[in-house]
Amino acid sequence: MHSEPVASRSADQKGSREHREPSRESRNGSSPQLDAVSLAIIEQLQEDGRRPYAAIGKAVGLSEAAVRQRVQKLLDQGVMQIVAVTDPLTVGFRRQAMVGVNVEGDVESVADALSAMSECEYVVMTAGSFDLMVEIVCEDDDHLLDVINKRIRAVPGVRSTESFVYLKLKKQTYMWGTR
Amino acid sequence: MHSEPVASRSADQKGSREHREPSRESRNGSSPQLDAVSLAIIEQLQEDGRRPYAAIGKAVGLSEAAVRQRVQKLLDQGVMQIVAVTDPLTVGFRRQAMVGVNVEGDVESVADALSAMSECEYVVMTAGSFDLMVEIVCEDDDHLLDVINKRIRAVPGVRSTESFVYLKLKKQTYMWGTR
DNA sequence: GTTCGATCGTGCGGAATTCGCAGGTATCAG
DNA sequence: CTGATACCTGCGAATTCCGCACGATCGAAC
Repeated sequence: MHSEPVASRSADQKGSREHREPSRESRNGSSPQLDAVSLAIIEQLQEDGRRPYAAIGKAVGLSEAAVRQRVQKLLDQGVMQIVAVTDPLTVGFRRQAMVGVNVEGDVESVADALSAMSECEYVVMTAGSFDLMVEIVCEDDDHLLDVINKRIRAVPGVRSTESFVYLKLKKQTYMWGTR
Repeated sequence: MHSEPVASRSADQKGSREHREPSRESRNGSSPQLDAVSLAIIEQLQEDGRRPYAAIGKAVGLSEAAVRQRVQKLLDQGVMQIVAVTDPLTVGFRRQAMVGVNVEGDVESVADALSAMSECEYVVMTAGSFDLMVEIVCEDDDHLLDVINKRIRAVPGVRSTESFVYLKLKKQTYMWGTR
């Protein structure tokens, strides 16, 4: 996975770019609109967030400076962020749970209230038998109990909750954007 | 948040380290056992995964080389990884869902089977009315339908599934390790 | 007390990377 | 055609990364 430049940059040297086609390989409808080269850059950085720009450039067929500018733009646009992610267990959080929430009234305001809690790591509005799914990261059982029973259920509009305590995390990827 | 070194390294210069206490601020029980300085380094890299070692060193009160060695060890131990994370929507994945799975027989083998699917971004074994919770990332509705009905339900041991299609992602953090 | 061995930090050059900027080309609107 | 914009390239200069030797501390063994 470390070869084969994505953009066909073999014979065409110097500033003679091959007429960027408007939108072919990109089937997304959001704002920024990524092309194949940016996708490839992201892919590189998903393998190693600290990979040098020159190495990325060689892989995707761009100069070091061009990669640097693209990465900066992707960062500025909020398309991606380069961060350290940790295994919660080794950092001292021994209890995690997914909590399904049923709401009466305005779902979004409840979601905002839950999002404000530092223990809620992930908040998403869903269709189905729950209105909200919330992932919680806690230090121990007491902490978890406190968050679920005292804090979440205390939010106005929360009708009921159902908890799924994590027993074992089997997979966790950050490899969106390519497959 | 860019000042105040964590380790008290003001008057004590040169190799006179202040007798590392065995385990005080770390209340975790796992293998690696992180101290406050490593936590601070992680915190720095959670803000910006490409922050230079020298800058991190200044923030946590360590030399550039020491930070580099610690980061390398944290990476090798699997305590953290530095990666690019993206907003799935802007990368072309328009449908996401959480799927609760009930299993008959060996839960772990089913979890392994689901983990092998590239569309399953997150697989966790849980206690509660589901045995497994799986997060799925798809390009569109057809893709999602295919994954849930054809692929997941086809795994031997899967008794039933319940889907929660994402309507809106409200919060997503990678700030474990500090609070 | 002393002697290993392991762990961890520091300092220091040389190599590699990042950064800013000055062109150059292509596209698009007027 | 002219100007504005977007994007890439090339190139020094500043910065960062990297490997390595050396010093200190700690625990265990003697």
